[in-house]
Parts: sequence; structure tokens; C-alpha cells
Amino acid sequence: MELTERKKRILRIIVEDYIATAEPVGSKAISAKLELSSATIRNEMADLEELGYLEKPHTSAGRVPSPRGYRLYVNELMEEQRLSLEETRQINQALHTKMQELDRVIDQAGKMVSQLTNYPAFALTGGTGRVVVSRFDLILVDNNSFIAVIMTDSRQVRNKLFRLPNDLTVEQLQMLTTLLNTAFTGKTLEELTPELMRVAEHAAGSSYGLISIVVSFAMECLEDLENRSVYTAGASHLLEHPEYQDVGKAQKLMSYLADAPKLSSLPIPAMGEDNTRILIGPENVAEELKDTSVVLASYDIGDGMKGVIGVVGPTRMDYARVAAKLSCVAEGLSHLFGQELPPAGQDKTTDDGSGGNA
Amino acid sequence: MELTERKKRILRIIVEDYIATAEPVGSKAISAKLELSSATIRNEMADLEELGYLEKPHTSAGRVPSPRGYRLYVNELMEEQRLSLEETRQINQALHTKMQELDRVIDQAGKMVSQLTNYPAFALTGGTGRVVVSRFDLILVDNNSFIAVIMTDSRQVRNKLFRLPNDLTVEQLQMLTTLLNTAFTGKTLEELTPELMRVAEHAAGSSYGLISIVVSFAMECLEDLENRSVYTAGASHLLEHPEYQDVGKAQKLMSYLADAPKLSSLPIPAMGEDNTRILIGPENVAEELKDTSVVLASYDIGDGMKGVIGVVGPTRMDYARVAAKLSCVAEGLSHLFGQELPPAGQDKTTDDGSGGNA
DNA sequence: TTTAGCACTCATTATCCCTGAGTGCTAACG
DNA sequence: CGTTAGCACTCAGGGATAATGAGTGCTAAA
Repeated sequence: MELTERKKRILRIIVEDYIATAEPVGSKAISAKLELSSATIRNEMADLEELGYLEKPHTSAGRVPSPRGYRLYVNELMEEQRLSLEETRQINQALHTKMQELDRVIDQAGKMVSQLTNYPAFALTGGTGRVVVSRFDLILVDNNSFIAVIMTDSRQVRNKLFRLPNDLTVEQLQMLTTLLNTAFTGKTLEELTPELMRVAEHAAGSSYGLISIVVSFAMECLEDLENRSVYTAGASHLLEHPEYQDVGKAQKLMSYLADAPKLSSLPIPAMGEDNTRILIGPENVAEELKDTSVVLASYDIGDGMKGVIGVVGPTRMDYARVAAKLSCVAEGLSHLFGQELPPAGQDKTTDDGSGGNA
Repeated sequence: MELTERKKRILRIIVEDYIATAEPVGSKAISAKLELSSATIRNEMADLEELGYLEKPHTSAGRVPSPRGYRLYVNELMEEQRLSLEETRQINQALHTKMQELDRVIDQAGKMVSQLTNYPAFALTGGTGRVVVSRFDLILVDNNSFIAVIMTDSRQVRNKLFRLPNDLTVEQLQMLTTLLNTAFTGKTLEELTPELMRVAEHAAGSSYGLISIVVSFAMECLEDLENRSVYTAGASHLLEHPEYQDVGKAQKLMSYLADAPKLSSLPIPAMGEDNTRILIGPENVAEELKDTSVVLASYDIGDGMKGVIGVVGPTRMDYARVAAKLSCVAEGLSHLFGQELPPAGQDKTTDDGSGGNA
């Protein structure tokens, strides 16, 4: 059954008032904004309550939106907030300044979102499933150290500097590289067995166990990349909001946020328009989130993989503002990963118009 | 003036009792542990209070150690806690499993310390001062992408994958590598001027601005490495302790911990024995830490550089336990960075005794 | 020097009461 | 029939008051 236009207007006022003030809103406040007496409003509010859109903290307080009320607000009543051009520009610039490795960027983005919204934020990377090494490169640094660079099929690159007790020649290293690339690329974590290593080690001859060392490193990287990684930021923002003045509540949520494995196993729901999704209170599956809201946005990592960035807060959350900012950041991230050349170079060296790149 | 042996014993009991219970400790509780009447204890406590080692929250509560009391306890009364072999083993193993890049290890170590102690922890890396690139390597991945690997004089390695709109040949890349290594190694951040890039760009001919792109990346890395980086973990542990049941207090400290720039500019005092240092309440210079204690331990990063790892908590902190664990972790870190070959390889592939490495 | 005893202090907790914001209901009004 | 004024009712929040009890300082005796 559809609500009357007037009921919707009232609901909307209640939600927005409550979001702004965190105080239950009473009939008088609304009658002031609408040209109706408080008694009329009370009747309407009673209806809205019966329909499950409003709740009373207690008999003699005003009304507060129920999760269902927020849901209706988010679905129908909320005006999509447009960020000013200035704001989007700032966000994108902040993203672009650091063109580091993927995970650093994501971490940074999480911090940014938290700062932007004043809520705790978290960011998850793809959760790739199976990853394999697509190439090994070994770079000789000096007689007894070298850098191993590995790249995966998902185009992530990791490196590590190794020091050795013995001398090492370019030839040895080249031989090793070839061996690694023939025997260990394209193999999943499980396929990289100790046997395989032993065989290769044998084939390499007197290489002091270098194969195992590099492959072990690769395995760690694979493990790292196969699992979603989690970054959280700004947990302390929780305490700014009146609903978390109760230390017990705050702590419960904060420990949940600090628990990376739990967070990373968060089931990711399908995104709506704008690539965002809003989960209100009990709509969350995780027990710890039952009376908080989560706003999510997904971003493209490339290769069809997706990551998620999200904000956690009380159900009384400024959904419009948060969703807008989150969406902007997520879009910025997708753009960042999707493009050919990072544009930071343009920023810093515009004085000479050498390259004709997109 | 030296305290009598008995006064010291009383002070020690008070400190340890208070650390354990967070309740002011009264004369009766002590008289039970010592063979003295409560009245005698009261007299002694009155003395200790006059000397500034104890405080009363109010007239009719027990006594609480003052910062000065904690200091005496830490300096003279506290028994250095030895971790069990099992514990040290666990800590070292946990550190060794992840033999990733330096900053990941440090981050991990911070998390570990927090978990070990149930207090928030933070970790700072060296804060190197001037860093320069010691070598560039470019690895051709396919026609239109390559990996740039840069290594600094402080032996840190960073990498990034670049995609290009145009094709690229091995020769071009080799040429670029040489050019980068001749013109841009050994230069500080300030010396890597746009002019220098323009000149090199010109020398390289039609390379689509690749020089600037790689050098820009290098500059970002340098900037990153020159500044101390900060990692914090386990802020939510704060809320577990009764002294932070007051949300205002908790929030003040948590925001301080979340403020990376502030934390990284924390002046690092000289370390004592065990490479640890305890700062009690007002001994801290930072205003925000005036009524919290900080336990620090320093670790060697190599090349004579040092990092710091620390724990933050109320002055009522289990100094012995925290210092012991922190020291163990810091030692583990130094060891990890100092040694020739990471021992993780041994762990996973002991089945064949191929290499003769330390 | 130690101890028993006693008067005193004061945070904590419970109880009570008042106030005021807000409600539901009813009856009158247009 | 929808709207409104009026009125009795509810209940959280805040202040005042009192009882409780843990702990103290001081004094006088052992």
C-alpha cells in the first residue's frame, strides 16, 4: 500500500531532522514546518508508526525512524546529493597524488573516505580467488644480494631484496630466472609443492637453496593476494556520535572493525545504481552490525575484478552525503586503475608537452 | 633520601595491586599481605604520600601510585619479566612467517604487539633523512607495459607497473634504463628538478615522456621513505580499560593515535637497557599523552638506522609484562633485518638440506 | 614503634519528587 | 470527513536527600 504524499513528507522531515539532531522529533516541530496543527501530525505519525516506519524510544518522546523508515527514505524520499565540482576535483586529486602500488592506494582511499565522512571506513581488495605467478625477474644488485620481482596474472607486482652469504654471478642469476620462469609460473599455490622445489633445486645445482627462497617468497605473495585484504581507518570517529557514547557499544563495533578476518569475510551484496549499496541496521547479516548502517561502493580493480569500499555508522547516518562521497571515491579508484597512464605525470611536468598520451 | 625497605615493599604492593585491579588500594588489603596492622600501614602510606609517591583520589579512598611512584617502581622495584621460551618462540615465528617488504613487516609487528599486550601500539620506521635512488631497473612485461623497480641507498626496493598507450621495445627500455641510471641515481629529492627531466627527456628522444613518469614515481618513493612512516594498531583496546570508560578521554587519545603526522613527529628519547624506555604520564612531552604511559623499544633497521615500536596505555600499565614483550618483538625485528638470509625458507623446506647458509 | 579504637570524610547508590516534552484520545469545528 | 483544540497521561532526566561503607587521620595505650 502506498503512503499518502503527506505521510511521506512527514516521514522525510522526521528522518532529516533526526539525522541532523540525533533527537527524537516531536509533532510540534513538524507542525511548524508544515501548515498543520500538531494534533494532525500526531494522527499521521501514529499511522506511520503502525505501519512500521517510525518508533518511539518511550511514550513521551518524539518519534524516531525505524530501519524500515530509513529504507523508505533512502529508496524514495532522499535526494541524491551532487558533490560540487570543487569537491570531486579535490577527491580525485587526492587520489592521484599517490600513484603507488595498488594496496597502498586502497589504504589511502579508505583513510580519505573516513576523513571525508567522519565515519569509520574500510576498504577491501578483490579477493581474487586463484592467482598464479606470471613471471619472475631477478635483478643482481651486487655480489651478494639480488632483488626478486614477481608479477601475477592479475598484474600485481611484488618485490623483495635478498642478501646472501655467498657470491653470486649474473650467469647464475640468469639461469635461475629461466628455471623459475619455466618451472614455477602458472602454478597455483597448491601446485607449488616442496617436491617441485626439490626437483628444481636439484636441476639448478649448487645454488644454495635460492629456488626455494624465491618460491617461498612468491608463495607468500600469492597467499596474500588470493585473500582479500582489508584496510580500516578512522575508527575513532565512532566516538564522536552520540549513539556510541556508550563505551560498550562502541567497543563492540570497534573490535569488529579491527578484526580483519571477520571483515574480509563480509558477504558483499550486489550494488545498486551508482555502484553503491546501503544496508540499514538489521539488513546487515553480521550480528555485530545489526544496529548500524553500512554504505558500500564497489570499484573496478581491472581484469574484471572488483573491490569494495565502505563506511560504517549509526542507522542515523547522512546517507545522501555519505553515498555521494563514497561513490565519488570509488569512481575515482576505478578510473585510476582503469586508465593507461597515471595522470600524475601530467600534473607535475606540464611545462613540456612531449607525450601525446590519453 | 632513600626509602626504608618496608616503605618500598609497601609501595610495590600498592603498585602491583593497583595495576591488577584498577581500584585504589587501602591499608587493610596491605596489612593482610604484610604482618602488620592496618594502622601501621596507614602511617607508612601517609609518609609515602608526603614524599610524592602516592596519591589519594579522595579522602576516603585507598591510595593510588603517583607518576613518581610508578617511576620508582619501574626503576627499582619491578622485576624484569622473562618471557617463557615458548612465548619468545611464538613471537619470533610470527615475525618470520611474513618475510615481506620492510614496511609490511613493521605494520605486522605493530599489530602483533597490540594483540600481545592488549594496548594500542604504534610503530615508526627510521625517518632516514636524505635518501637517493641507487639504481633503476625497467622490466618489459609485454608490448605496452613495463615494471619499474627502484632501489635506494638505504636498500629499500619499490616497484610499479606502468601501462602505455604505445608499443615499447626491449631496446628502448634498455636505453631508458641506462639513461635513468646515469642521470638520476644519487640525486636527492630536491635535485630531481623538472629541468633535469626535460633535458633527459630530450636526450631520450621519442620516448613519450617515460622518463618523467618513472622519475615522478621515484620521487614519490623517496618522499615516502624520507619521512618516517607510522603504523598504529589496536586502538580499540583502549576501551577495555576502566580509565577510558569516559568517552571524552578515550576519544582524545584515539584521535591522537590516528593522527599519523603528529605521532611521527614524536620526539624519540634515548633508550635504556634492553633497548626499551618507559615514559610515565607527565614525562611525556606531547600534551595528549600527559596522563598516559608509553613504553618504547627501538629496533635496528640496518645501515645504522633505527625504528621505534611502542605501546600506549594508562599509567596503570603492566610495565613489566609490556616491556618484556615489546623488547622481545623489537629484538626479533632487529634480528630479522640484520641477518643474511631470512630463515623462513628453512622452516618450510627443511626436508632437503641443500644450502649451507647461516 | 606498633596497634587498637574512634570520629570523620566522601564517593557511590538508592529513593523520591518535580518538571517538561510529548503523546493519545475525545469532542467540537468547518 | 478531515482538522484542530483541549486535556489527562506517561515517562526520561535532573536535582535533592539520605543511607551505606570503605577508608582515613589521629590519639592513646601496649
